[in-house]
Amino acid sequence: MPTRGEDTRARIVTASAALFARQGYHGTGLSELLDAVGLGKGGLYHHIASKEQLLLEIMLEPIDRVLASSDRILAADTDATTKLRALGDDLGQAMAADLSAWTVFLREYSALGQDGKTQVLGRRQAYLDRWRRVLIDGAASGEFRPIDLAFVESILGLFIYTFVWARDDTPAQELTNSIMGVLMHGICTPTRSA
Amino acid sequence: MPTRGEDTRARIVTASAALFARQGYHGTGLSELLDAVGLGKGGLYHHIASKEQLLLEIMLEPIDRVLASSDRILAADTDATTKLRALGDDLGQAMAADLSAWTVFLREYSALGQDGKTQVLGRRQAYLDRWRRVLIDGAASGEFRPIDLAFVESILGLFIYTFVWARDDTPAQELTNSIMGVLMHGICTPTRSA
DNA sequence: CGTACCGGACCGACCGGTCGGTTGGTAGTG
DNA sequence: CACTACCAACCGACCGGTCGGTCCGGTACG
Repeated sequence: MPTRGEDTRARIVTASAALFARQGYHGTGLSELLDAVGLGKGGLYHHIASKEQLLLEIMLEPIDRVLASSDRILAADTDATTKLRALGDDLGQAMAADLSAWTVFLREYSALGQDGKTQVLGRRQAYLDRWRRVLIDGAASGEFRPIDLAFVESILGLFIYTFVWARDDTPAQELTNSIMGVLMHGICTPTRSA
Repeated sequence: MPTRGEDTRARIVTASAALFARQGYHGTGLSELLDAVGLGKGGLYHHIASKEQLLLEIMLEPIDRVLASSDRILAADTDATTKLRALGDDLGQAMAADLSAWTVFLREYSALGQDGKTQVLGRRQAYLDRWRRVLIDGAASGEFRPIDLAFVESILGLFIYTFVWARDDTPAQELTNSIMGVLMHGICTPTRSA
């Protein structure tokens, strides 16, 4: 029973994300993909358009996920401090759930074609805009110190890099706490940060 | 006059760092290197042992630089707060000075052989130990809140990712200030952070 | 029977690396 | 000084292998 339908496609995406994360996109040959998925070339190319399109798909999936959940967080009727915390927790959780894809997201941007770069860049900007908004709102309400907004660019790196390099035995929640601990203290006004 | 001596070798390292940063290690062919350096294959391989050894050299150079300067900073007779600030400034300066090599450092770890991975990992650990030490000393002297030491793993990512993704027109000092601003507030005890 | 699915022979381009050979500058010798 | 010996620097044809991708002939399920 050769697992029909979308099932196969999901297997392809998962397996190649793992391979790309471990060996890099250009460092992973078709033949390795084939072995990992258990298909021949024809079978693989029945499901995907090209190796590069596959890479793009891998990179868009995780960023789209946090993009969606960040919208939900922003929409809630809570103060900026709570939202900031939620944004961080959500990001940590997303990375732990799909570390391979995030690793690829961190490392393989340059392997994308011009088209893919534009798309990824757009999503990235959109996501960082969510953080920016919370930072601005929090500063306006007095919850946060006036933060240099350039710092927002750093947040993604702060998370991705940490998760990618963490020993696998460290629980995701612990990493997130460690990061958010410094972040909250660094951003909130002294009276609130205690 | 065909530029003799070590000169050529330096040109090779610089040029390939730039190429690897832009297109990735596996994404850069020998022929592109050849064009960039202005050599034939034989000429190139007269100077280097292999493409991979070249990659290792590119990645070791920047980390060795900050490793050395961090030793000087640690040796100084100053308080932990000053050292932390100095560590950050030095790192930012190093990255701005050699952004291509740092970009490769961020992205191409997986392209290294087992041997190279070990070397890079060792340097990375050694460098992070410098930060760890300052954090511990500062906590002991009461300058810093007791920080989760796992956070140290995040610091490199905080810097590299920011510098690699920054629009080129942002001055390095500004990026460093933005990062260190949050970092110092996040780490120092409230009475000192104001 | 149609059609979704798949294997594998096959393609040209390009990969990193080797090798035999040329060249131009320099040091040694009488 | 002339002459030789030597060698770092360099070239580019060439190597076997692998790359991503195409295509065609099945096969088996609905």
